[in-house]
Amino acid sequence: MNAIQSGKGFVDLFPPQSDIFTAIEQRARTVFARFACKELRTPIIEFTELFVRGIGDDTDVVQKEMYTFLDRKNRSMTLRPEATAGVLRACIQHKLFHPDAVSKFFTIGPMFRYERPQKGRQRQFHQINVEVLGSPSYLADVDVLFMLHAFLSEIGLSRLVFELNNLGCPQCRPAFRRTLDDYFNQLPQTSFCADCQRRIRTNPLRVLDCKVPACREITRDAPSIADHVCSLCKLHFDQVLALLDESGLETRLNPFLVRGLDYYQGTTFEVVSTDIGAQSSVAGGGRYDGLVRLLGGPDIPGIGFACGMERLAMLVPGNQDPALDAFLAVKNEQSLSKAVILAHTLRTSGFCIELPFEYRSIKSQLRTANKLNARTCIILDDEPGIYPAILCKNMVTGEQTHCPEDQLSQYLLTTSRP
RNA sequence: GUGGGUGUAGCUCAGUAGGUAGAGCACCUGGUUGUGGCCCAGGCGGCCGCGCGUUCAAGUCGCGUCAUCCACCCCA
Repeated sequence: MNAIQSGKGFVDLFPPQSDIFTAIEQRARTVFARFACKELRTPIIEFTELFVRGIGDDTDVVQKEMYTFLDRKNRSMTLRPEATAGVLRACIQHKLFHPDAVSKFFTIGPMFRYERPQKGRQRQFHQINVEVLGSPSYLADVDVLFMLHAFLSEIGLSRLVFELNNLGCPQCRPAFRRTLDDYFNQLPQTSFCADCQRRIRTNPLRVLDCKVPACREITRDAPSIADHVCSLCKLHFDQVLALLDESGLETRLNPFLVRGLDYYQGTTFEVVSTDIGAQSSVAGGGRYDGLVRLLGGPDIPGIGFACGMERLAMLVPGNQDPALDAFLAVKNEQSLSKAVILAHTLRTSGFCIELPFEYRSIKSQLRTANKLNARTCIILDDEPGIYPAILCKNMVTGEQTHCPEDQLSQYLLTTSRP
């Protein structure tokens, strides 16, 4: 029989990597709680239509990256490629919007995109998502950025760059798009790199982001989006920038910051790192004021972000295995069953205990205790005539003392805990 | 979807002009140490990704295939 492997781009998480993920999730929950942001858990499978409508029919995600299949009743279902659409669907379906209040939700879980794997990119990956619904105010933009910043700081990441851009609204963006088209089309096609000749048609904003020197030369004088947004958009964004500046949160304007999901507008942002390869963005998000309505809900504005857990995990330092309170060793095979019961008792009292299931030499058991970083080794010796039968060895100092069974908890508390 | 790199013990990798395989770490056992950590000795463990071809003979050459990594694209 040949063994079955996991699918391409689907990875198994082992310790200590899995511990890092758990730690990141815990931090997220505590930080978001301070912002009165509540956790939401939505299905990972939704009707395909939800994503087509939400993300945009002609985006790369919808066009070529979705895990879509027919269920047993021939309905088109899709493994979620992002979280926002599902969260909004849930809010609309259950009428979670309060007319005059702001709702804040976060979700943590797996997302799926059919892409070629590379560093920082898998087919199943995990995101922490925040959605703030109900306020058009620039204060919401700033507060969301604060939330993201607080979370990233909490997990120990400080050397990150916050990039901001203003994408404009449905009123002013088309005009800029036309201006940009006109600018590019007046230039000879051959002056662009091969990729950009294609981008001009598919996604002109991306041309501005091209790294090829020749293209950079051209785009230096290209129209900037900042000069083409309407006065309302400009005011909103300026207020965001002013408040961020006042708060001391450092940001960098990136007029070339483009997001690949259609629903973004107005304030958009990305957090990038130079330490994790080509897929450098660890978090991204922005405002999506028309989206709730587009999905069949009331006309409610929203703003949110997503963090890629795998990319965060590459940046946070791994922490050590938590030490064992005690390893339970036995001097003869007969004591093994007594050891299991004693271990259970001690664990019930809250201690972390490990013990062998097969008998081995005491030397071997102590080696294991040492390897597991046990603070204490409790040695059971039930040999008739020997009393007392329990020995506690401090694995740091090497000291060894007899200890009556009913005083073990006390011993572990006073001696073993740092 | 398009490039390029890599596939030899659980892990990281060596492997010389083609002659059926090695190291370090890990694991197990033993010695020394009051019973662990250091050190020493031994042991377990390899259809050399898979298939076909060239050859008396292939881990080593050729073709194909699969997997994986990195990059493009795109995004978290």
